[in-house]
Amino acid sequence: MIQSRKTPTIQDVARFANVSAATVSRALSRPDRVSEGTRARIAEAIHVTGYTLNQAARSLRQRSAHTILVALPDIRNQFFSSILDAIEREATGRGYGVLVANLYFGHETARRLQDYMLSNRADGLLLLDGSLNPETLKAITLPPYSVPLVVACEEIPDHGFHTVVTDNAQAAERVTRHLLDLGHTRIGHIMGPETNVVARDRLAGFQRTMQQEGHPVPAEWVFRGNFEMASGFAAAARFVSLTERPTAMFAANDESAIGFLSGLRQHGIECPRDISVVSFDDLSVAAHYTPPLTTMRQPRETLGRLAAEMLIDILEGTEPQRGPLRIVLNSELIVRESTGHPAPQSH
Amino acid sequence: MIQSRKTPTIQDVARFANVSAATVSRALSRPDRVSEGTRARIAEAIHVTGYTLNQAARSLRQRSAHTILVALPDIRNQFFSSILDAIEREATGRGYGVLVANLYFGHETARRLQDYMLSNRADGLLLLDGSLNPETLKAITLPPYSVPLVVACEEIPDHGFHTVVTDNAQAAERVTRHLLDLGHTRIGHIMGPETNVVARDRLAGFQRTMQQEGHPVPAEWVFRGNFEMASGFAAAARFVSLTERPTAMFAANDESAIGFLSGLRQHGIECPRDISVVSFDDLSVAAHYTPPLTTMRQPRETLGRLAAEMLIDILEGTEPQRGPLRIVLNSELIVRESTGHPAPQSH
DNA sequence: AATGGTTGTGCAATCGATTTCAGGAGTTTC
DNA sequence: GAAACTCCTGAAATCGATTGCACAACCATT
Repeated sequence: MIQSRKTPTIQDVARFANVSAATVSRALSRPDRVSEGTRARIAEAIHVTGYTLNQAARSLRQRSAHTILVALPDIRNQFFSSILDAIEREATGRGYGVLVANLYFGHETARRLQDYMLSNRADGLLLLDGSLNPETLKAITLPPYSVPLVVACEEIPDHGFHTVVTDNAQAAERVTRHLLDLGHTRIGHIMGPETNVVARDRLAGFQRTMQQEGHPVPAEWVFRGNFEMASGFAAAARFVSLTERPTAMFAANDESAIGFLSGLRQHGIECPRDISVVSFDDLSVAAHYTPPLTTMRQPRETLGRLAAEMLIDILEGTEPQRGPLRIVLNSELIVRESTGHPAPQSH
Repeated sequence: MIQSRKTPTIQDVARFANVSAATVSRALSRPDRVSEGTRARIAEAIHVTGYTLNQAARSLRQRSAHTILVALPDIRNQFFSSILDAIEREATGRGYGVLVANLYFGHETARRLQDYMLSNRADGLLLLDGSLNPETLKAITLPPYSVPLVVACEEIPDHGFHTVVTDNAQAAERVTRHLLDLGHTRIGHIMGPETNVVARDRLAGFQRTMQQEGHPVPAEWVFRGNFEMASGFAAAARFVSLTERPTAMFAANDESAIGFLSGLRQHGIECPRDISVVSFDDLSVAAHYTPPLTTMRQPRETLGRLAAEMLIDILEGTEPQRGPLRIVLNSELIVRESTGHPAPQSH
């Protein structure tokens, strides 16, 4: 068979260039340690043989896969996928591969991540999900495992992991003040999942602000939700059955706002005529929804990029950090048409 | 240092269980080749030592990374990310890792993919982008490289790659007939990128059907686009400047339909009152847009799952296939409120 | 001319699992 | 009771790159 040409190894290159494999390896990793002449011969040899590095061999020897693992709760969600996009760009730019793991609810997650990390497939873990058991995470980040970990998006409080997040409570406060400034005092909320830190922070920031401003929020104006459109849609049904209704709603994210608005529309309630709605994320559809949504834009690209940067810095860092790194980014309120002054006749 | 405990290797397990490393390896890969008793001792030893397999070592020896590479044009797009989700599930279920590579326009793509594949990081390539140079692809799929490749979503015609696709031309025909059946005869189109096979197929299916039914489409009713909302939005501006307007539009995907509708709204044109719009994909927002969109649902999950299945089957298959595999899936028209009969006064 | 330093290169060990080959123990067949 | 089999196991080679150590060649210093 002619096809029995194996893929060329570093040995083949060495033979061709009349040097040892060691020299080829050095020519690739630290060209300055090799003389001009041999470097040129090796370059030529690599070109002729069509050599490409065998990553498995390198990983085995160097005990590092030049790969990071990104674990996220739902890759279908544009919020996460655009962060993943930014991570991928940064990682690729620095020569790292990106493995993805989707963490469907609970599904023996910790075990899976542990296997991944401990099997030398990935050098570090970038976690976009705050719902994992902190103790399990703690276990794999400490010796003897010492898995490098950066938590992004969703904080895991009080455990000293490296993090890149936005200040959700503060952003929620700004969202709330935006509604208050427009003249709303009766404001409700559509929650994210109760177990989710981000959702809790947004709710907390909202409630605290309303309290401070003398408009404590009745419990029946706070609707359960899970960040999905269906939950916003369901909230609309409960909304219309209220005897006394808020004039504005703060939805935990764009998706639940969209579901909510589409539900309201079935009951003839129009936004912003009858109600104002503000949410979080500024997904691409937000600007083109009917009405265009007022929303808190999270710096998704920056967040992903910085998180990847941080993790790779840690991986390549010579000295260990003192204390956990922590970056808090600011969100930006994008005012569009879904918020306005409360309708005068309402109430 | 106490922490000098290395991560345990198969040797450690072997020592602990009083067998050789070979036996441990066999116990893991083919338990039936090992006696009941030793199997139990080894299981115990693995548990006690906390052993996890070193994938790099295995990959080196087996010349396979148990990983596939998914290359896609834009991971932020829900259309692709939900396919990726399905791929990830299938791959994980079969013990494969998933590397992602985002192919920003052109960006020395071929070279990057080649490096990836030839460096033993991944065993096979799952390509969700039909815009790559077929010759380059051909080169890496043939000996001596012989990279296993499955092309999904976007076909690369006439090159004999394994594919999983939907029949876009036929689906476009059904979409068109839906509008015709409602009584529309003046129908326009918002195109996807002209270089994109899928976009071309949809346009072709549309034009052919209109032709057949005796309503050839004037050139000025076919708007350029690129699958993004902004391009739909821009199309709306050109639409309103037409002296004679279509009563219905077929948008190449949901995003461009959404952009288009949001553009029209600024000019006081309402859907479905003044115009019908139908599109492709059934993204999650389609059901909750205002109005809810009539759209051709692509079986994204199935497509992703089957593509991953096909690739992994090929990777694990003992005998080579005769001829390329090819799966064509059907799409399903979801009729919602964005399409209706043409307004009588229009014209 | 002897010493010390720098540079460039090769040898050989190493990373951790898999797999071929061989052989011992036990069982069946004629 | 020998031959043929099966079953289980271990020794050792192997995958392909990296890297510590050794050393030769060359230069500079005294």
